[in-house]
Order: sequence, then C-alpha cells, then structure tokens
Amino acid sequence: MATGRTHRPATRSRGIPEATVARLPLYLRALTALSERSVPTVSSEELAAAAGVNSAKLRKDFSYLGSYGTRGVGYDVEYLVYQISRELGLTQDWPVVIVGIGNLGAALANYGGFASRGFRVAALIDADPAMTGRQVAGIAVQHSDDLEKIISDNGVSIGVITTPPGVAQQVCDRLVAAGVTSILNFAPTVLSVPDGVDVRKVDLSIELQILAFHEQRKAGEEHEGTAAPAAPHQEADEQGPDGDVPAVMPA
Amino acid sequence: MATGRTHRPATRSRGIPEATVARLPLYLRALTALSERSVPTVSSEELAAAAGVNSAKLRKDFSYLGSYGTRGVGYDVEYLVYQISRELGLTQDWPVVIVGIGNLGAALANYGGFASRGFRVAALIDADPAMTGRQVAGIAVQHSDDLEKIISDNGVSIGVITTPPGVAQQVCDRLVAAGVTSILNFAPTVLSVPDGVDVRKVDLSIELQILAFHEQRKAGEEHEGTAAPAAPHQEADEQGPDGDVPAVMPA
DNA sequence: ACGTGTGAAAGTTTTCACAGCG
DNA sequence: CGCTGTGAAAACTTTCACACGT
Repeated sequence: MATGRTHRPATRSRGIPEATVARLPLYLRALTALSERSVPTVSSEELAAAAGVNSAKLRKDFSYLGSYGTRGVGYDVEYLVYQISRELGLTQDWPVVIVGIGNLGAALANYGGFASRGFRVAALIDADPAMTGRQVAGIAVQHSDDLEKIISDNGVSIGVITTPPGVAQQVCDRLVAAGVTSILNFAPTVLSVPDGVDVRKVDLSIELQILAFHEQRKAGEEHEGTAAPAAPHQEADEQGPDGDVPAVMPA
Repeated sequence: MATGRTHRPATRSRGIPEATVARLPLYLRALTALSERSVPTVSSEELAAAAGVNSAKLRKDFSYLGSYGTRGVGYDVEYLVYQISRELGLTQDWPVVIVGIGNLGAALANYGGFASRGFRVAALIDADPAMTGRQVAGIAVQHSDDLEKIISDNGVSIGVITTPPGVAQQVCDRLVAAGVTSILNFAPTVLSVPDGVDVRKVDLSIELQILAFHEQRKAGEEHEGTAAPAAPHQEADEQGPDGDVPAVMPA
C-alpha cells in the first residue's frame, strides 16, 4: 500500500499506520465540532462516539501521535485539533486545481470542507471553450491549454480529476509533467503514474456495489440454525476495511 | 466491520472477506472493458494490472468465489463477469433514490456507472419547492414531503444522501422508517441507524487530507541516513486501507 | 477514582511460493 | 510448460485488559 521504498520496518516514531492516518480526518471533524461548541475537553469514549469508532481504537491511534491526553481527565480539544492538523499537514496552505468542471467538479468547487481545511481551490480547468471564463463557485474557469502554466504559477502539488474517464489518463500525465505529485481521481479509470506520485480514487459506483452485495445477503437470511427472533439481525457496522483499493501502477 | 452477527468464523463457503468484496467492483470494471474489446480470456497477471492490484491478491480473491479459471490458460472473461455480477447482486434491479439534488446529487443522477450496473435511479428528492418538477438527468425532481410514498411505491431499499449535513440525520431516519436498509452517505456526518441497516460514507475532503499527509512527508525527505540518490523516492502506492469517509455538500 | 497509554492476544489481510491441473 | 489455486508465513489492524499517572 503505501510508499514503496519508504518501507522501513517502522523505525518507530515516524511510522503512523495507514489505517490510523485514514481516521485522523474523522477525529479532526468531530473535534472541530466540539471546538465550535466551546467544549474544552473530551474523553476517548465521547470522542470515539462522535467519530463513529470505538474508544480503544481511538486511543491506540492517538498513541502513535504522542501522549496528548491527561489520565483521569481526557483530551484538550484545542490542543488535539492543532496536533492532528499539524500531523496531517493542514497547517499549511495547499493550492489545488480541479480539472473537469461538470456537475461533480462544480460540486467540489463549492464544497466548504476544502477551504476550512487548508485547501484552496487555486484554479478550475476545463477543456470546453464554452466553459472558459464562466464563474463557478466564484472562480473563473480556465482553459486546459493553460494547465501547465497554471500549475507552476500557483505552485500546485495536488490535482483533482473530475473529467470523463476517456481523458483522465492524459490529464493525469499533464498534471504530473507539470509538477503535481498527488492526485485525487474521480474518473472510473486506473491511472498510471511514475514513482513518487500518489493517487487516491473515489468511485461512486463501487460504494453502491458494496452496499448491493450486503443488501442481497439480507434478502436470503431466513436460515442460520435456530430461527432468528424478531429483527433481521445485522449491525450498522463501520465501513468495511479497505473501502477501496489501489490506483495506479508503474509508468 | 461488516454485518454483525454474520460473524460466523468463516464456515468456509459463504465467508467472502470484506477486503475482497471491496475489490470485486474493480475487477468487474476491468473485465467489462475487456469484454467490450471482445477479449476472450485473461491471465491473473493481466487482469491484475488492469485493475491495479497484484496478481496473488487477485487469485486469492477469486478463490473465495470458487474455481473459475483454467490452469495454464487463465479466466474466461464473460464467465467471470457473470459470476462476479451475481456475487455482488448486480444481476437484479436495484431502485435507488437520491435525496438532495444539488451539484453532487445531479452529478450522481447523471453518472453512467449506475445504470450500467443494475442500479436504477427511481427518484430524485429535494426539500426545496423550487426544485420540484425540474428535470435532472431526465428525471423530474419530487418534493421530500412524498418521500415515504416514493420509497414504498418503488420498493426502494437503497438510498443516497447528498443533502447538507444539518439535515442528513433526519433524512436518514425517514428513509429507514420508510423501509430503506442501505444508505450511501455523502454528508460529512456520522449517521445513527438501527441494527440491520448498512451505511457507507464517502467524504471528499477526507481523501484530500490523506493526500496532504503524504504530500507533506515528501517535502521533508532529505534525510534517511545515506543521502538518497536522484529521485525523491516513494512509490505510487495502492490506496491506503480504509479508503474513505464522508463528504457532501450543497443542497 | 478515573481515563489514558500500551503490551499482548486475536483477528484480518497480504504476500510468498509451489503443488498440481490442463 | 504455464498459470491457477492455495496452504503457510508475514504483515497489519483491531480488541482486550490493566498498569500507571494525575
């Protein structure tokens, strides 16, 4: 999964498990909400409930960051918000470009969760000349001919691809050539990128297919030895493990 | 993570690991592409490359479904497409409702990946009277007052929430009360649901935060004992474990 | 007292490596 | 001979349960 070479056997310290990293944004969101309500401290139990995980997992996660809690008391909300933000790299400004301004690109451009987390939409790019100059979320759409210049002028290192699948790879190649080293891909395609570039993908239909799988199981459920009582058991589990899979591969 | 009780220690046969389930849609997509190019068979190596995973993992995944390959040859594309579709429950029709028709809801309604996988957008629902009757992706938006009736008339068991976070829980409660048992949540909120209901969430900003974490590591990388050679090592790794979490946005 | 921090156990997922079938 | 299918090992994650600091 993660960083290829960076495969040092967890020299302790610098080794925060990927599973933990993936949950930090969750904790951060819950903490931010508490902070807005001026709650000064939280116990692992309370915070875990707010984030939708169990408390042992949360404490273990935090233990990788350091000892930021107080025994017998809990965690200082503001302090934790800061520590997690710093760990995630959100205390700095991340200019981001979104390529492909259809409904999804527009939805992302308007999404408040970005700005509030250190992400700044530096530019919106689309290949359709008819889109050029149009305002979306208060930002003028620029033509893809200028992609390279936009990336370098703004020092962009993170790109979001919301184009149709057919052009995703070429957009990706141009982004990478222009200096982007992290890509969030919404196009249903496996992107190839050189070493040193991270790709994460979000696939709307995959999530739905996973739900269908479980939904199907519920239908055929009248079995399992002793007849089950009332409710059609099952729990409202946490999200499956992975949640997705890879992206990418060698150039 | 997944279905609570279904916790039988893998009585063999019916126990497909969650991690495997999460990858089946990936294989299905790659296989569908091959099918369209009329490729008759694939080796685990080729298919794995197309799906962005490694071949050992793919073979292990398929082994949970049964022995669908031919040694020395590979897998029959059409046959595998069918087997995986069936396993995922995509050979049946899944009517879906989308609640909250903002940019994101509209993007989902227009997304081709649904229709082609057995999902049918049965209705678009929004609380804004101004939206009622408007056509989105060829479907007339209906008012949320009629939510319950829409669900039961169409036999909907899967709901997609793309509302602002503030109303997500109440929308969720109404969906569940009306009979929905699987929910895909794009609102950045932790939803509470009774046992028997599955929730999966997709969070756009969380993915970006995970990228920022890795991006930050790349910056401070000139160390590690012996001076690293040329390239700023790192790999183009597969997606981290989890994968995601919530998101959302406008109404 | 109370709740954090953490070793150790349990469970899950990935990778290895090769036996065996076509 | 090539490639699948799979036990067994390794790696990773989660859960337990309790010692320890405040």
